[in-house]
Amino acid sequence: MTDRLTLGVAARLSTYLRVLTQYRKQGSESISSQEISEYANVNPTQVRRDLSAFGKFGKRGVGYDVKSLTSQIQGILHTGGTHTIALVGAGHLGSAIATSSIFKEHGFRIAAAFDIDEDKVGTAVGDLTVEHADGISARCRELGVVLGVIAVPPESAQMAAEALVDGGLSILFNYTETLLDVPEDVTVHTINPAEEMLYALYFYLT
Amino acid sequence: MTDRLTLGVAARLSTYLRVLTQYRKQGSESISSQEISEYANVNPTQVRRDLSAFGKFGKRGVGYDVKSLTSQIQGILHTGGTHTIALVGAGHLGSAIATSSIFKEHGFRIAAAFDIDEDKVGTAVGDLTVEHADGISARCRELGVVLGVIAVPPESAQMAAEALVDGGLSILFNYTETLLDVPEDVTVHTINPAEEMLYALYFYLT
DNA sequence: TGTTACTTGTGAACACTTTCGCATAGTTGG
DNA sequence: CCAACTATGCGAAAGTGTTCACAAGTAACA
Repeated sequence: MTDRLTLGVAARLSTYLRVLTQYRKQGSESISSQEISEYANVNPTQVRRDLSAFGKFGKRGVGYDVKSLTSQIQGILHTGGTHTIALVGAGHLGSAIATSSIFKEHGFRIAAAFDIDEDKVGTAVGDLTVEHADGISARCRELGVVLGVIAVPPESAQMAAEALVDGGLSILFNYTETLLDVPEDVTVHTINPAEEMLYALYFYLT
Repeated sequence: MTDRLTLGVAARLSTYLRVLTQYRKQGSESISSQEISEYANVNPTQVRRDLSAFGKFGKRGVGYDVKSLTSQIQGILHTGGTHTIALVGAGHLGSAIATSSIFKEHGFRIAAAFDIDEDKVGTAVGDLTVEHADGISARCRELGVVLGVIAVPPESAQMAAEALVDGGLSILFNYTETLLDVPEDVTVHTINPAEEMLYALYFYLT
């Protein structure tokens, strides 16, 4: 518990959390490691092992209480509080991100949306008003943003990254295929849907 | 080489492929394991180990030839041909997916886009014309689609999944948070941007 | 040609992850 | 209250993945 989670465990716990959140919406109060494992595409033993490393959350013969297990995992991942996001790019992808309820459910709040296109500035995406990209750095500092999401056309991605870094951020999520050059202390997580398809398909071909 | 790749290796090779594709666009002809590793967020030894398992692609003292390494990895992942995708949902997320160049670059072709909203049917997304969701099953069979992408509101996701499964598909990419119930032989890959944020953030908190 | 700097490829050690098998505990129904 | 069933938690074994350290090959340049 005082030890740091490994990447694998942290990733799987996040998946379990998503499954639990949805499961609760469907009205179920109890869930077995078997059920979690089916939705998470892992082995049931793996689920039990992951959870038992932090305490005995389950009841033998019954399963896990959805509500309390949810809180337990949130505690382990430190997802109690709210994390503030800045979104750069108010196109289709940006809008999709801004209007998704997923973030809200997991403790993320999109605090501001930016675009370089004057026509988009002042319009609404989700419950935000698009601000001009010139203000990125200043507004990020002002709002205490910890995480930046880049959802702009590939050719503007580097510029967006630099503005966010200027604003004091050190965690960027890049939804473009562009390779971003950033200072060493900044981490870039690249989200590329095609990439996952590529290796997922490998397991079905031949 | 006759052995099957493990998930980890396949995932990393896909990442390297993305890095190489972008690197080539920037005009560079040669790349070192060090450079690949920086963009892919892994250890340089890991990169060399991954690649050397399939042959000696590099030149000592120099690095790897971007063009030929690209083909080699494409060969390993069987990404020569074109894979056909059906997209369900023509909202913001669907449009973002349809207009992204990422898929084209990696051998994916979106063959058809569907929506249940009569107002969207007949309109254009990317270079496709939106078709009515009623036709999903029939059109999937007709077009030989292998992979379905679900980008609809959460409450319609299960319906979309069923239509795609009816159309003979067994690989679904689910961009909603909904837990999909599908036959055993169907694999669901859930893509949840918030999930990755969740566990990425863990490593910065505390 | 000799020297220096660079970078791959890999043996070996280490560390981590996954899975099996089963004892243990809770639940249900007669 | 007992028997049958279900599902967790965990020791131990097996299986993978990662990293170190360095020999060997390449290039550039004086």
